[in-house]
Amino acid sequence: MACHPLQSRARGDAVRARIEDVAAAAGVSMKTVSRVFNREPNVREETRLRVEEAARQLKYRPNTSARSLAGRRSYLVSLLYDNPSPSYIMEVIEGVLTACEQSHYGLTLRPVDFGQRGHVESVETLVAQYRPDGLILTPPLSDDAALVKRLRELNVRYATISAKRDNGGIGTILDERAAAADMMAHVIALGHRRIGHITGHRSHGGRAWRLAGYLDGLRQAGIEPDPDLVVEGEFSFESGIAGARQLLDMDDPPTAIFAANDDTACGVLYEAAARGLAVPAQLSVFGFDDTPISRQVWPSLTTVRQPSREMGRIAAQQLITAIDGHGPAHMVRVPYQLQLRHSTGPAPAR
Amino acid sequence: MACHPLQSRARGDAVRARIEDVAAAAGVSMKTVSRVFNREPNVREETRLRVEEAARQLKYRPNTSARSLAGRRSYLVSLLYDNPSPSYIMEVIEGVLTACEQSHYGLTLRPVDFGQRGHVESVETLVAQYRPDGLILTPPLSDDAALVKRLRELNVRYATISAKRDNGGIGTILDERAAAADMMAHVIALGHRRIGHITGHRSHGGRAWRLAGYLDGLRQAGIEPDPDLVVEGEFSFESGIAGARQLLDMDDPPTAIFAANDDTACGVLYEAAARGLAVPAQLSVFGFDDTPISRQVWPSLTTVRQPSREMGRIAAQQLITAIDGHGPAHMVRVPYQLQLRHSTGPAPAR
DNA sequence: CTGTTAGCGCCTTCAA
DNA sequence: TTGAAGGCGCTAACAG
Repeated sequence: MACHPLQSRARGDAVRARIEDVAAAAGVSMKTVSRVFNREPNVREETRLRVEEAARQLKYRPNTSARSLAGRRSYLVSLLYDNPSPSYIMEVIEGVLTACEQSHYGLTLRPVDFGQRGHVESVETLVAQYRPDGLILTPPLSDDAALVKRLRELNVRYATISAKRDNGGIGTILDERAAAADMMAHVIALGHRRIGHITGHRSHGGRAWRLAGYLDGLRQAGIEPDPDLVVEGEFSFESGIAGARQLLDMDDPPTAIFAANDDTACGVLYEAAARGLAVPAQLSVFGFDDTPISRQVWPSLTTVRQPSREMGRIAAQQLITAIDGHGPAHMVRVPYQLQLRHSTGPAPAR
Repeated sequence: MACHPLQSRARGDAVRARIEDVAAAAGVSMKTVSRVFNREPNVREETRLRVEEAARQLKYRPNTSARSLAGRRSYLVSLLYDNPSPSYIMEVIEGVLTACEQSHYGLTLRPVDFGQRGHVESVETLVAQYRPDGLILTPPLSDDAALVKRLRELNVRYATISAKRDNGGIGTILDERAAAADMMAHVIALGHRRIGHITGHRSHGGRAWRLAGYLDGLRQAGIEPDPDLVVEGEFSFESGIAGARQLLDMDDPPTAIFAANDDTACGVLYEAAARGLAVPAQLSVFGFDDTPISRQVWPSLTTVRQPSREMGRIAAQQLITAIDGHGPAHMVRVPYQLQLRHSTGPAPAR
């Protein structure tokens, strides 16, 4: 019995159907409609269909605020990031949004200044204000010990993307070490023996795995690693330029450079071009991540493809599964792929 | 009269104060607390202070869902985009977030498939579900007539970023035509006379202004535009390659190419490199937008800087001003800037 | 399998 | 300038 005739709620814009209206149209109670929409058990198939049809007719959309208030949960997931690269984050966002929409969850974004002093507190503020039902951490936040510790204390659920190790948490992870080693094997097969590496930032979990994979690759080929060929970087274009300078200025420079990510690799390409070094004829370069830029430079970049969108989608999915209690959630391992493009080639004759 | 003692709501984590608790602590009614928090008039200064003190003591944070439900507003702003470029969107997002946080508004994202059939309906769903108090449209959505028409009908407030024309709406806009003309003047001053243009996508408002600026630049220098020098593009890397091929294959190829955005310009650089054409010695290239990629290619790209972050911030600010009714909101014109880098140089001797 | 009842925490209306 | 009552649209807990 709608005690508030629809007309009274119209305000020039289209009238909004409520759960009550759907219930009336389908000849069931509000609760049954609620069950259908929340995929709860204990609804006869026939009833479900009737409700769904009525909802469609009335263009019913559950009101998020009311749901949150009554259900004591926000139906909100927060993505925390510290901008490693905008295109990476945008890809992750797309994946997360896909999962969120399927499960009728909303997404909020939270840029976090990892380096900054009050960064954990800023997350606490977010939690206090929006009460997200869960958080998704992207690198380097996935390995932020202080943050994770506090989230545990606050009893806030979270999923991680590309955390350093599979801590029994939930989210997605990729075997970066094996990927880097595979890529090394490929380049070594092209005849390269002196291969330089520009590392990632120290605070970033990826750094260690990529470096380890670099060393694995060399050792597996029986090549003794030369510490001089490993230079510090920080996942940035600028550090790629600096690293390339350092490596190329050596008396016995490498014939190939493994940059810890694509931005860094672009810096290497830049420096090579500035020196008139032909890539890949005189120098091979390869990166990691397969961000769009790797296809938009010349020569296009050989790199490791991470399925970032998929990783975002799966991480969100696992998180929501955990929140809703629909079965157990896991740390899902996703596959990588070598993208062989034009920046790598046979080692130059000596 | 808390009929539900605080303890019963605790669930391992900190207890949450309600407006009722604050009212009791301050010795006033709920409504008075509400007035203080919403900055409504009719509260004595002394009372306000008492309430604020009580709120601080109890660490009171208004419950967003309850506010939204009762107040029929969501304190939410939605950003609609169709991914022209991830880095562009991320910059806009950062600006929007800044403004939102200042005004205690939340942000939701909505990727929209502009080309797709049901795209307007997908926005309606968003509106029905989350009831955002306002929308922010980025290009090419800012010029989506069907969408804008529907929003008007639904009486949904929105701000536009870089709309084709200043329709008396609110948001931010930049004089792309003048910017393009200025850039042309710069290149013409370098001695170029035959300058090609690869346009943007037809559905995108920026296309027309940039093309107009290109023609303005030529005419102001007394150069008769050659229609063959204008080729169709679509703001993508691939269309830059295709456009460059078309232009460079001409009998009398241009000595400079104006690409309608940076991605397109990268395609031109790619094609030039593939042909062994030296940039800028043999060919000058320039783009538009100043996305990060323009600094990460070699040679770095001469382009027009749009203050995307600022545009996001201001658009959100204007929108929120309109929502809250705190004074009039406007269409704010922001300045552009020429970024002269290494992809442009003197015209080659004939 | 389905329905009823009683709020979730806040704002709106109207009275004081 | 302040307060009391009622309801926003939905779900939880319990009953059938």
